[in-house]
Amino acid sequence: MRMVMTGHRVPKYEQLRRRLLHDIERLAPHQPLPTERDLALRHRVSRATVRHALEALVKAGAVYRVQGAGTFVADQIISKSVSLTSFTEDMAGRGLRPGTRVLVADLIGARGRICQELRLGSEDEVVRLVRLRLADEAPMCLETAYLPAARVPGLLDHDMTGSLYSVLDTKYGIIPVVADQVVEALVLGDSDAALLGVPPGTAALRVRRLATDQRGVPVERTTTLYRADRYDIRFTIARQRC
Amino acid sequence: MRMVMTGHRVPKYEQLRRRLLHDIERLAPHQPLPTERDLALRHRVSRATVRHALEALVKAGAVYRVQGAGTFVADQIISKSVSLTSFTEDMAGRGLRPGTRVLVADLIGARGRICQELRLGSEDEVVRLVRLRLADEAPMCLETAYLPAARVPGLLDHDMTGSLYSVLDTKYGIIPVVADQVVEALVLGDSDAALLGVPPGTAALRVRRLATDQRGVPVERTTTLYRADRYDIRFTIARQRC
DNA sequence: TCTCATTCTTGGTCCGTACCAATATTCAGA
DNA sequence: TCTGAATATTGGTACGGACCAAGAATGAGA
Repeated sequence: MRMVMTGHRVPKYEQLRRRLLHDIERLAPHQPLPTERDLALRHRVSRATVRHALEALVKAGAVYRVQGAGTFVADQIISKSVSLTSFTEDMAGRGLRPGTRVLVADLIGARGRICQELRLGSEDEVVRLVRLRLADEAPMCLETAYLPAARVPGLLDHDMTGSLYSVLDTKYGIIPVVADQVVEALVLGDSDAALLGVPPGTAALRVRRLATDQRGVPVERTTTLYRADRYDIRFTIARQRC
Repeated sequence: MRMVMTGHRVPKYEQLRRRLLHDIERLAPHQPLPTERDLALRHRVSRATVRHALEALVKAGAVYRVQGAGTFVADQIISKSVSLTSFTEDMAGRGLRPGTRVLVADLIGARGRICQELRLGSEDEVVRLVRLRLADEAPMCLETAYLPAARVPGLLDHDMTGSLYSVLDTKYGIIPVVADQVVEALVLGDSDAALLGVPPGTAALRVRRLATDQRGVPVERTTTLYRADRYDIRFTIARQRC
């Protein structure tokens, strides 16, 4: 018996980060935070811990630092990088009620690109899952997911109308942590348009995603077709040094 | 006279990062790196410095760490987050030769959304720059950029067929560091299609970008219409903790 | 041979100190 | 009053030490 029981001890720098984020919210942009040495004294921690907390805030885009001058509240806390989320989480974030109609749920042989991207042999099988995802009752996107059957035995016995990621986590301990995405635009064909409830010839966003676990092992290959009139992708990018 | 003369002293952790990245390239995925204490001894630095270097590599997706086990080479070094780049840099990265046809370059009054997003008053003026960008001689996208005229006096006197970001940097000391982007799909109208050299009714990617400098002050508002048959957007996303 | 508790290894957190580099401030001199 | 050098402040880098927590390896016992 292996108890996970993650004690979830919260480190000091994380506690400090939250407190600072809370303080920041009632500060105007470009206003200076206390100096690092100040914060260390005030919160009874070392300067290293303060820097650790601030680094997280800088990464999140909440503050910016200027050497010799100080640390300041950033202009726009709104800016958030896209994170790897399930459709269910994504819709919740947009304030929409998610729904699902399962169109296909079966086991097939791995072939071609799918086989290659999931690093499977030609003998291996994959779970195929085609679902029409709804937002506030109306079609939002058409999702086709492939997963290595060996890693998710009995997946199709579970309820597939909810969050796939939730099932992967609770039933199999699989947590996708990173994903490569390719975003394209295309014009919908007749059948896809019909399923999505829009006229043929309408535009759509196609997102191809290959999600992997912490080890870098592929766990999910999904292609999603979003209605262009209902969906967009927002993210913040930064200039790369070097 | 204020000499910038950035001595560009390279910190130890940065030197170490480069050396490690070099070593990693000849290692297979999932192979372990030496332990942090090992690396510290071997390179005659403190463990803190080693961790600083490794953190950068983790952030770049080159390695991953497992507490209690070690640090390992990540599976796919290819995966790179999209970074804020100019069209010129973007095309260079894809191995294409960039070109430009300037369609409009003028000074107009700020109005509506542009005015609001660039945080300008209704009296202020903006530089408008509409350019057809080519890749290997063929149209790739249609770019419409707006910049606060006050921050870039005499911009239109410069050559606008090259990289705008390069001019901003060298002539005005402006370096956009972060940008919020919104990506949508749409069907091209007749005039845009004609400019891009594709049949009307074709799909396109529309990217709206608001770029800001380090202070969080907006410096550039651009809408770009990409040919869907020649362009896609690739990026890596990670699961957000908390 | 297998299981499970123990021990070891490894990354994660935290402290205190010291000095460097860029910016802001002060103040003497023109 | 203004200019420019000297000084103080602030974030950036670096060290060394200590202990914690999670995974890996070991070894005793069933």
